[in-house]
Amino acid sequence: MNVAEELRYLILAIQREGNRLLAAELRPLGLTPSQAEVLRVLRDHGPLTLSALGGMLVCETGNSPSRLVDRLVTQGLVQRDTDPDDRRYLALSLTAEGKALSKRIVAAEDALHDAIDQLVAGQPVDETITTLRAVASAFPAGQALARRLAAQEG
Amino acid sequence: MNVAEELRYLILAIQREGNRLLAAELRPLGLTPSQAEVLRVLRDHGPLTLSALGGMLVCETGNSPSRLVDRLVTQGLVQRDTDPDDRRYLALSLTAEGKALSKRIVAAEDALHDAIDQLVAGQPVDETITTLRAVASAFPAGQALARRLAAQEG
DNA sequence: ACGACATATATGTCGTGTAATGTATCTGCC
DNA sequence: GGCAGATACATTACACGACATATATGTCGT
Repeated sequence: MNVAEELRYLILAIQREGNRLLAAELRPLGLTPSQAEVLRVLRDHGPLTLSALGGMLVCETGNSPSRLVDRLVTQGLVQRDTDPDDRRYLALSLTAEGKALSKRIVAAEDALHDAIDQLVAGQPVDETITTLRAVASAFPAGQALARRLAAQEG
Repeated sequence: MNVAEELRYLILAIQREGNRLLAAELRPLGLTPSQAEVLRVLRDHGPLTLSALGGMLVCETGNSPSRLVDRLVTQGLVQRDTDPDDRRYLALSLTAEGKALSKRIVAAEDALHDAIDQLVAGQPVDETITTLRAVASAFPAGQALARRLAAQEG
């Protein structure tokens, strides 16, 4: 097995297991990891159109996350308004309940992040991030992440 | 955004995009990445029971991949026999057609691996693999990978 | 005003990924 | 032998994730 193949499977394995851990943390909140990501993005980056939201999500790359948002609207966590000036656009924002839940999401994510910190303790983390950034930057999903980081600084 | 969180999103982004690329390479073969992994494992590690197969898959962690195997049997790529000594066990193996397809799977994977090699060229790849191995080894999916590597050497 | 085109979102379909539950088969104990 | 429990696999239910297609709305040229 060559380097690229091992990298591919390592990343697959880590992504799966990390997602399972996060899903377990989020289950008491009635949320999936993807739903939590939507709430986090809406909380941090204000009202967004559906496509702008999609551009900031790492999950659900390329698609309009209509159905993802649907479930959050049904749960009363996201408010979906139509832009009166151009009725094609949506204005997605958190409801009060959504804002309250996003605090608990941060706590759940922190639990996962603590676990990750433990696992990478003593490893060459900086070099790892450098490599992964180089790979991710070649793709839309990586650019979505960069977009979020940039918006966070500004 | 702290280190653990960026790592999490980088890995999510890379996994998604890598899967999309591989899916595109495999589409002409009428296979998904998960199905291709099953065929590769069966080709390399002989006849397996369903749970032994599951123990070597990085995709579909934790479950018995009944459905996954079902489709491959329907497509005539995998043969599913019952162990006569203990009728609970399956004996899964490739058909002639499955063996033929697995050659083309290797070619599709090589295309992805070449792309990965290009992307990580000049990056600290060894350190990256070290870190990712440390993380993966803590989980069943990572151990599945280790199992495959070990079986390949022996 | 009308129609061709473009854009934003919605919907249909397929194949996972995960957890929970159900069924068939074997093993051990009496 | 017969029953309790264990083991291997199957099935179900829900939510994605990706792709293709459809619908609604707006824009522009005429």
